[in-house]
Amino acid sequence: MNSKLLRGSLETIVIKLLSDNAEMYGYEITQKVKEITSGELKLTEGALYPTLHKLEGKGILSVETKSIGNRNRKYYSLTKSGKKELKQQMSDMESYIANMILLLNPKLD
Amino acid sequence: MNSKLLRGSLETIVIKLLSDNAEMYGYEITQKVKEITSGELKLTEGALYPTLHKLEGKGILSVETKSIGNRNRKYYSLTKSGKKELKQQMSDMESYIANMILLLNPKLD
DNA sequence: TTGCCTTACCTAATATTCTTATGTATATTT
DNA sequence: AAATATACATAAGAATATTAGGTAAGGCAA
Repeated sequence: MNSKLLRGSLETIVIKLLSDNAEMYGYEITQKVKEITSGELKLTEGALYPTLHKLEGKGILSVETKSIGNRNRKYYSLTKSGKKELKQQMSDMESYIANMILLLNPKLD
Repeated sequence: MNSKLLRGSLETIVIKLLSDNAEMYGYEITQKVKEITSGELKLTEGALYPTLHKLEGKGILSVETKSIGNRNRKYYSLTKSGKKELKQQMSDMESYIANMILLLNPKLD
């Protein structure tokens, strides 16, 4: 169903969404991606949560746990170093897409 | 140097080049990619050759060994099944790029 | 003619990233 | 009451790539 679609861009997606939104929690990220892509792209939790932990460990994200009623959400936001990382990853993604367009000449509606 | 750039698209690149060229050998593919992307993208042989063997094993490519002087080249070409595979992979790549554009809003010159 | 770079193939060990399969627990809808 | 949605998490395995090696022939320059 989800055919080889993430291609190493999960980190970039997370960082970009957090640059647009100030703070988000994991589940919210999965829903946002589904919404933006009209359900075409679904993040698996098995990929997302380890990535969030990794980015936190690297100092790219910071976390704050909030209690909503009886539940806990972990809100992530971009650190200063995360904003630098965003620039780098966006630039990588842009040249990747540019190269794919050169090589594959795909139809982009 | 080569920052996370292939992203699962090596197969698609190989198949697309072979749909444009009728037959190519491995080393030629590495040079063609370097040429088209102005040196930005370099296929590593450790990735390319196993992929060629895998695609051959799946019946997507066929091989013919040719002797050039004292050397051997292995020329690959797309099979009928390979042409079907091309359509599928191009379609996957197109929706991947479309989704990345939606999610990341990248600058594409 | 020796040494270096290019051409041309290859594999093995390791790293990275993802899917699939679970598990826990609360909240909401049917 | 049961099923679905929300919300977090980890572990085993697959897929894909990098890095690092190896073999050998061809061409070119010192």
